[in-house]
Amino acid sequence: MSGEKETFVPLDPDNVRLYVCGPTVYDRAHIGNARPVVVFDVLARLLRRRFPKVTYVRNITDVDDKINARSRETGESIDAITGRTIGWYHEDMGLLNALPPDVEPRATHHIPAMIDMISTLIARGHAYEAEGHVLFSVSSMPDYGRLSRRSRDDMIAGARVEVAPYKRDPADFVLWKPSDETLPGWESPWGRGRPGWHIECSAMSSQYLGTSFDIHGGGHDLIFPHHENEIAQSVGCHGHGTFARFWLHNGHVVVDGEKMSKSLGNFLTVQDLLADAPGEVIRLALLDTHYRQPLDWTRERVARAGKTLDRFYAALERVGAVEPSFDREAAALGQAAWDRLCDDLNTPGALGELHRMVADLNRSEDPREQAALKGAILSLGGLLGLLDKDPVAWRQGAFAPAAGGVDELDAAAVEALIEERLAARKARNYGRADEIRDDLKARGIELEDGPSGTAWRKIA
RNA sequence: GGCCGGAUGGCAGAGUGGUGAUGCAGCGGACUGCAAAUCCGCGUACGUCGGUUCGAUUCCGGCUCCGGCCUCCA
Repeated sequence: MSGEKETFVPLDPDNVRLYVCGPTVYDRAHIGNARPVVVFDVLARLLRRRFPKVTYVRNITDVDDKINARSRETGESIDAITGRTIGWYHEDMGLLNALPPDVEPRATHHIPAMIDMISTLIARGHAYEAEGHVLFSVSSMPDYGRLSRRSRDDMIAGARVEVAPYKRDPADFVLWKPSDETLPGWESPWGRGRPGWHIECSAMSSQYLGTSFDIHGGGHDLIFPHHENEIAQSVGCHGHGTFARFWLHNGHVVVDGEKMSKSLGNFLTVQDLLADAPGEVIRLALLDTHYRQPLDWTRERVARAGKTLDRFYAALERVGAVEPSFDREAAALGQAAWDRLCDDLNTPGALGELHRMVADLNRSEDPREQAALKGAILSLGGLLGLLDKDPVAWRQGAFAPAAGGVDELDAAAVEALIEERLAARKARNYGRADEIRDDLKARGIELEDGPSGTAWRKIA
């Protein structure tokens, strides 16, 4: 709220409470939707390791005019659209290694709570009814604009939408609006209608986390008006000093330096990306920039993340037979990375430490040191949601999307060619040996001769 | 116009009042039949102009440029 980094102290150390704004479900999730999910997933993992219990709530907005519009365009029912989109969302986020939140409330399942809240706001003089609408009276909240650092004059000067005539004040916003028979609606003291966009988060956060909780997250663009309005509603209803105490906002994703838009044709869905790279690569690419910074999504970024994971997994494979240790020594090795994450979720800084540990592991010949480094690396991986796969399977492309244009070779065929090449090398027939290697490479398989034999790697 | 961010080596990207981020790319070396992987070595990077300071990329101010938001938006 101060706009500065502050030391985090939870309200209740035995139950840290986190709320993040989730998706409006009318279409496939795009890379911009994925960033907050991955970022706040890391935050939740970090908090879980630090505190005994964390309650993470991420809502689903399933009543919204964009959904209504989609239904009108396609003729498909709203339930069908939202149900299918939620399924896609869960699938996509799972492939990005994001753990599900503890509670994922749907707006349409909480309409009575919203109506209660709106009634309270009216009773307290923070809201009024006008022409079937219920509006929040911004002038009743002196602190309005504090989060977004905006004065009332700024908001009026900046208004570029025609002000509805029933508003007492141009800055007032809708809590409830009337629905005709073609639109989804619920009975209420103000007639059949549907909630405004902001009230669901106020109602659901207080239901699952209490009127005051620790952290509220979401995209940078939600600061105004969405989060400003959530604060106004919740504080208006529950009193001064309530609602979220710490706010985290992630920066936007742009694609090749340009804002994503359908007209530019650079609108990237998570599905599009998963067709080119494993989910873990997408995840690493998202974590390679600090969450508050804007992130420019490029092919190079994805390629770099892929190389990085290959390197990490190769280091783990080298010590595949070593049992990782998670003792004090391992914790000490991982301390620097832990400190980075605890300092405003500095994932790029933590990844730098991870690179350092991986280099140390590659260099290490001491089994005891290897065990500690392996433990520290896996432990940090668990915090970042990375490195949970089998290194050999990773190398052989078990998690790679089927690469178009590359011959499908089964492992047995590759092994047979490796055997043949080995024989050729023994006979000093290097021409034939190199021919096999080049041929495999052309088919997407790269060979690596090591002290313990020849390994093959699937390349993109 | 208002508000909020940002400007770091070829690229990506942290951070710091005084030595090293880290990665990718590049160059040289070790290893290898040759490669690949790995390891070792190699870069006077902090937009600009002032101020504070023994010392500023880091703090303060001006300027330039870039981006976001200003009731659709993750």
